[in-house]
Amino acid sequence: MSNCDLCVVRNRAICAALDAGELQALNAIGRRRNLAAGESLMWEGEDSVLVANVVEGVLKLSTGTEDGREQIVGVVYPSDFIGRPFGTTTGYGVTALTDARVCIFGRKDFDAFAREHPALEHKLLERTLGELDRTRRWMLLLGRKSASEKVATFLLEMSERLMPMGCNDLAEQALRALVLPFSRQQIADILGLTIETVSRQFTRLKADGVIDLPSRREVMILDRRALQAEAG
Amino acid sequence: MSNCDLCVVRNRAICAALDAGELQALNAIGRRRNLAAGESLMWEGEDSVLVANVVEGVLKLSTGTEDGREQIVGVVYPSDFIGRPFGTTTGYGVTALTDARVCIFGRKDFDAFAREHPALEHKLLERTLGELDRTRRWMLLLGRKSASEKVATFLLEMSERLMPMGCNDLAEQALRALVLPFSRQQIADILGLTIETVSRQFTRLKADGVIDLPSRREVMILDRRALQAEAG
DNA sequence: CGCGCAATTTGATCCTGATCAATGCTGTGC
DNA sequence: GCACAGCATTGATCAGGATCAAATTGCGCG
Repeated sequence: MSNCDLCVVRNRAICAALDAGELQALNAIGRRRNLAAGESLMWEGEDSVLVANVVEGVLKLSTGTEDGREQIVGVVYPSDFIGRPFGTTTGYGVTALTDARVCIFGRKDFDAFAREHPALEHKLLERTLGELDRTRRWMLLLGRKSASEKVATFLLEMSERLMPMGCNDLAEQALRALVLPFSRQQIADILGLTIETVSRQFTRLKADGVIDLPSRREVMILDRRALQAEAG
Repeated sequence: MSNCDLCVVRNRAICAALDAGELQALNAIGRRRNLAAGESLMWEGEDSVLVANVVEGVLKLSTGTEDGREQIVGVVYPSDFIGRPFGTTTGYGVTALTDARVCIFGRKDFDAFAREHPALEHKLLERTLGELDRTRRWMLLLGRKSASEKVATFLLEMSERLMPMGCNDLAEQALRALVLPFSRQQIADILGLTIETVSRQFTRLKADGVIDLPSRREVMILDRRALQAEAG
């Protein structure tokens, strides 16, 4: 029996394009892997040997300069696809931010399988187009927004992305604290800021009564309207 | 007879995935359109009604904020694909920077055609993955690089992108002046800087003997090594 | 050829966010 | 319950790039 039958992302990941038999064939060339928070799955500039689906957890995609500056270029969640199919090198590192579970494939095996399953390639195309749109929108933030706009935009984006699915109850949303999977440094690396600037913006938003900060990793949005105004 | 037989991008655009008969079918649902420099093909936030291939010319993809700040999120050249297939809205405006010729399709027509031609979807997937890689690399520049690093990186990127193809002769490259398809303001919008900062960086590089500026739109790279060092 | 406009360059000043430095908090292991 | 390590906050100062303001250049056009 294939693991896939029980897989929580079976119907949301690109695997949703496949029927039971095809899924079994894909399963045969892949395997599960657990990652501890902080562990890396691939490194920037490395040959593209693996691709993967995220089953559980949150991972970052990041690039850096020689002298150690880092920019997080993407964050992936369960059902998202990782890696560079049909290419020789991986342009960014992939590191788990929380403990994570992924379903990995040899890149060449996956390429060959995908080329024989157009429905799978189609799902991957839709996902990639969506990711490109999201990434381009983020460029406006990096290139043109001020620190306060960046932080406000970030919090709003997080409140959408981290909402456990099926939880669309607004009252509940209002009460729930976001639990960020990021340290302050990582938030800075997402926004193109320093840790100090991020910290100061958080403190200011709290003082203004826009958010509350119950603990280091939690944020409660008290005044969404104000955040939206500040996000520009 | 189909226009496509004479098309200069026939073998480089996604059309290369199709045989003569398929190409004729695709041609039947598309048409050529000429754009004058400055003319827009689509607008940010608009319904996704069109997609297109670039036949000739250079176009920018851009987003902006309410208050008029702009960020160029992509630049497309002949054989590149434009627009958002399989989606409802276009996330950015598309505007010709030079006079241009494009081959446009109704988005829904194109979607339907693509779904029936996996080889075309595959080409589109490869192109989209490549574009995503390029875009992510640009995020490092926007988020983490200084003005001088940004300008140096830009000039190097341009010297690669604008090289007419088949012209790999290094001696010739060294002598040739790049003719930028961008105004200073557009360069600023690509790099997330102001026009004044871009101008000052250009002036400084010229004073340092790294580049020469024969005219407003031309740049000669005199010391590629120095530029590479500065690009970080 | 010279006029007029827009793009670019140059200059002076300001301000946001970076940097440097110190202090405070929190969760962990003993 | 306490000490320690790693994060995070807070404070003081600095600097890179933005902003505001002029001068200059180049170019299309009569």
